[in-house]
Amino acid sequence: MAQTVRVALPRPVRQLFDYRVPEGMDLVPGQRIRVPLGRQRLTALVVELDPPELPNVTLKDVESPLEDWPVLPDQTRELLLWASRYYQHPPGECVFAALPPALRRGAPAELPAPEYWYPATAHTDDLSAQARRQRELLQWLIRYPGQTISTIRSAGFNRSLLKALHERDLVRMATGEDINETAAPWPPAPGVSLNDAQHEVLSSIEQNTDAFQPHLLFGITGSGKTEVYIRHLQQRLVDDPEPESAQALVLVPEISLTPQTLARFEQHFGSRMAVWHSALNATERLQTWSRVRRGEPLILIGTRSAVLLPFSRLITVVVDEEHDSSYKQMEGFRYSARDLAIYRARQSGCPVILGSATPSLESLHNAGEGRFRLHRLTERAGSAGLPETRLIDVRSRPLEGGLSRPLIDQIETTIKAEEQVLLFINRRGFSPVVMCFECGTPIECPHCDARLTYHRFDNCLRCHHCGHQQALPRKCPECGEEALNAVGQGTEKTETVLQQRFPDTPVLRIDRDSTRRRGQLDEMLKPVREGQPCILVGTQMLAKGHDFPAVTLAGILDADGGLFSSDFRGPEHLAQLVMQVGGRSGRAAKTGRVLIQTCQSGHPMLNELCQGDYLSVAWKLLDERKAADLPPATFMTAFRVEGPSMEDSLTVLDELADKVAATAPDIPVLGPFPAIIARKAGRYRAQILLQHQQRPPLHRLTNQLCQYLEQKRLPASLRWSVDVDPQSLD
DNA sequence: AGCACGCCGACT
DNA sequence: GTCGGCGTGCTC
Ligand SMILES: [Zn+2]
Ligand SMILES: [Zn+2]
Repeated sequence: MAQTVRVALPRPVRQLFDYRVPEGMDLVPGQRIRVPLGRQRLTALVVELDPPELPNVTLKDVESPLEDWPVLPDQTRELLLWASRYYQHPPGECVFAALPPALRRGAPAELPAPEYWYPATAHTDDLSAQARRQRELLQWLIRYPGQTISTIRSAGFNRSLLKALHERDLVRMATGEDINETAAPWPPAPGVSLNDAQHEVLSSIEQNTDAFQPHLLFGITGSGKTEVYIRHLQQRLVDDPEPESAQALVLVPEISLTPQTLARFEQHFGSRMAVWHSALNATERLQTWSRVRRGEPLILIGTRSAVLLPFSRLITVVVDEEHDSSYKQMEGFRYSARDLAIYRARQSGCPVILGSATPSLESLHNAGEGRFRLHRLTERAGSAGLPETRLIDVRSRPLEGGLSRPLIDQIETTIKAEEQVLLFINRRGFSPVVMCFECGTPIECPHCDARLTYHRFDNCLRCHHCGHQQALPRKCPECGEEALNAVGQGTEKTETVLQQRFPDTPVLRIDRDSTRRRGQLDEMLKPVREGQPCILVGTQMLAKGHDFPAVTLAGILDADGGLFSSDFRGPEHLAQLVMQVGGRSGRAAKTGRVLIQTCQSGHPMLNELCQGDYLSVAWKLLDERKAADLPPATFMTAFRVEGPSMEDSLTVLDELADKVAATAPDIPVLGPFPAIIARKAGRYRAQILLQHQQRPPLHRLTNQLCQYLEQKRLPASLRWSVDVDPQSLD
């Protein structure tokens, strides 16, 4: 029996706390306990028994255990503590992020098992002709057995219909404990049929499934990655000696976890499927969490935070659209669900499949280094041919709302043919580079060959490499014309210009705000689905997850913003956008066209992109990153500060930069610089970037700086944060 | 994050 | 005199 315990507390402090265990109390790691802290009483989670003694600290007593079993299994707890160290986030916040809010507050973890409903008959003949809704519900349950009351409700039925069927003994209920017998279909439903390429990939993955092995599945849009995932999951279940305790995790981006996606998996795995996403209510969250914790043999499909669920025995992990930015948490505990998924697979000694039509350079780098195995699916099922992708050179062309004459003409032709148009603009603060629209030259730093970044905040150009700062020149240093302008300007007017030019065609602006509420986006996209001619204007986000079969023309208004972005991932994201757009438009009989506006029509990457070969473009971009010592060839950490004035924010970061220069002179510091969107909600934001070839020294330095900042206690008006492996540098 | 302690201004 | 503002510091 332990004398003392080390615990995580739900407090934003980068440390753990120790307590004395009273006589006769038996504690295990992962258990929740009640402890005193100062004058408060808190729910804590045990992370270590009998830790090394702390000098000069008198320990307080543990008050009481909340249950006599660990709410977090060993593997999940280890994952969270590792992530806490890796991402330099307070351990208590990481650990408690993995508990449903009710359990964080200390609610009992014993839960009534959820109730699952099954048909008690194979047909609907016994129902009277009048009972139309009951019949529909019964038919639905026959097709999708094993539903809970909440899934029944979300399918549009209600409790009284269910009760009526129950009274006639046409349906029956089972609790979680019986799930193994009732889990349908088992053995798995007849497999999806695979083509030769899919078979080859599958058998190559199956060669070595008893050990940890990451697989990168490069599959162009429409090549059937999902079928491979499904067959792989079936195979893993069939091969497992104990399928009744086997769990699997499928991560998907926020936007693509639709009822259709779920239905597709349910077709094959029935009630083994469970869902996890941000729209679940507290009860659903707690129930699903508990099912996972109880070790039910689930295949869990979910978004980012699903990777933190308390799985006890994972037999495989899938990360779909692995390049998707929504896998990285952008505030608080800034973890990458993709990277944690790989860590989990390593813990579980199982395979992990990362799939994408446009793999991240991080994953390609891992494949290139032999850490991931690369598989390809390059055949597009179905009839639609590859889209035709062309560049429009907009040098010395007048732009109207960011639109060139040739693009407007093409839009007109498309609308007249009763087809749809998709236009991509860059998001706010995306392209802070100043370029000459006469000769296409971006303004470069006089001291290095880096491009200067335009900061609207003070109307200055800065070099993020050497710190050089200058005013905006009047004339182009290259050709002398007064044609300098920030790239991507005028896109606020795109919508208005289009509306004036095409008054009879709906122009739909889709942005972050319009997706905020679920369903609202669906409503807006109604004319799109119905296939009536319309023009959609939106950011990169539009290219994710949605298929637009009636769209035959896609336009990228400002490729230069991506090419010359201050974020070194700009070109990668541009290449992904072009491929995703091409893959999603013109699915049906019509072949789509993609038009890219640029001042760099001779740019090798853009031209190669038009050939549709993502991998070959991506390998070249990766070489450029290596040559420039940028991730994934090196490692990066960002420190950000926000405060009531830019001066205050920069001062803190200056101090931090000095500290780096003093303690780790071999680690280069970029910045401090005002953030591209320098002012947000009346607060001024700035950042520095630290970079190094090796992770351990950078990690040590990051850790020192965090400790320094934490014990320094900045005034409450200043807030700082650290971002390990930052994914967006704006 | 809480929550106390502490040290100055305007209220009964 | 003392109620209460929130700046600073600590929590095993
Ligand atoms: Zn420079
Ligand atoms: Zn010029």
